[in-house]
Amino acid sequence: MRKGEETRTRLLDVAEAAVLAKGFGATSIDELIAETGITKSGFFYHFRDKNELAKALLERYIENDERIYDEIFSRAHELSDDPLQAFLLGLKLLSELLSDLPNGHPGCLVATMCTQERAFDREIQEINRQAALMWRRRFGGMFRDIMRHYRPREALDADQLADMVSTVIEGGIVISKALKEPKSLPDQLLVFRTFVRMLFQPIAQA
Amino acid sequence: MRKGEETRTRLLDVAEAAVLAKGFGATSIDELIAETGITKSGFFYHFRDKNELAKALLERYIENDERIYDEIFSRAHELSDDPLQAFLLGLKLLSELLSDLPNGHPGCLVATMCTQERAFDREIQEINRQAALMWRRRFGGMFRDIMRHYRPREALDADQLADMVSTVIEGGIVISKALKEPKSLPDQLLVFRTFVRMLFQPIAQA
DNA sequence: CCGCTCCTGTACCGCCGGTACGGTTTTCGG
DNA sequence: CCGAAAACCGTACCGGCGGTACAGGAGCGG
Repeated sequence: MRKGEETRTRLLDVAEAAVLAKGFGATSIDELIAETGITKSGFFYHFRDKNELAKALLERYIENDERIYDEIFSRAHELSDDPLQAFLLGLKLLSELLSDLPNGHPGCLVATMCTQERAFDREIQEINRQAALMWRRRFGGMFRDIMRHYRPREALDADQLADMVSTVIEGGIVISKALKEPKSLPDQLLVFRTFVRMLFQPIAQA
Repeated sequence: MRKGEETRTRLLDVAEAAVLAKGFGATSIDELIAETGITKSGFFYHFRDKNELAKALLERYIENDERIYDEIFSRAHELSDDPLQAFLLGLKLLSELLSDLPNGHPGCLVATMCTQERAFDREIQEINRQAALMWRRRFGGMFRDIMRHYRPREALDADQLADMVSTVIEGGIVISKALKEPKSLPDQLLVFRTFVRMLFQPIAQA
């Protein structure tokens, strides 16, 4: 029982790295079981088929993603009571965290699953959609909180601003990978941060 | 000669739609030749292997992409001599163009190739990188032009701003697909447009 | 009529995802 | 410590897919 979980986790670890590096289709089961030190029967004991592996992979990835966001932004809110300052600090912390990844961001499984790889079944698409909606709720809440304290220089929708966070991260990952410049992603986040700061900065009185 | 080109083009058309819909790995050669009305031998007459198909697909996609940007922004520069206004107009035109796609943006092959799908060979990765660099040059030039006429409210690097255009587009495509909301992508572009306008807006004198 | 482009047809290979199923070891609660 | 469930192993097999190897043919310009 305990052992089962452990093997499953190891399988998922190996699979996640391979999928992010080469894509889902290019990752063979034979390859995964070889590296995990398991047999094919063992694999199919844990996962009904490859699609279920994808599902488990995605769910675990999203969970971990949420955990990281929770940590960073709760940390930021500890450091500042002001919602705007806390958000800006969170972006900064996130950017720094991304800068410290030596080989750049390994890639987002949500993007992997939705941008590519077979017509994944409805279930996975729905998980993906829920993930994007969670991001929207998370950051949307922050922006609404900020808007209660600051008057934006331009009228912008809180949900659209929230989506912009996800957009910059997902797009930054793509551009960073295409350019082979790991620094691009954290840089893009900081540019976005500047935009947000500018948006809510009180207009200077002459 | 003429006939060969025509068949090749038809193959690429079919392949592009399939790849953007299901991913490269999930698109089988058998499927492509069935829809094109050609035999397997015929396919391998045009392309040495699947990787060469990917290369041709990508090159054609990027060419077309550049053509669209050329059209939109040359159009915008006809309508306004001011570099800032022309750029803002271009973003607006682009956003409208994206809004008019009934099923949303079909996906970007650059993202498809770099985010996923097998360890594509160096050649394809290099094509991808060049595409991203072209985008940077294109938009970077526009931002530098703008900066000669307008003083930005915050000091931001022109190349990073240029990358932000690509980032928002690529990220917007991902988020739009994940959310299954085609409108997200054009909306995100407009939010970015607002940021750019705000960045270069002269500070109002009280 | 030659030769080139642009294919068709057939046969075959190895990898991969997946199924089936019987057997074996490991683990843990009672 | 025992028994049952959990967690595998081994083997054999299937069809689909990417890819190879040729042999040959239709159509067309020179």
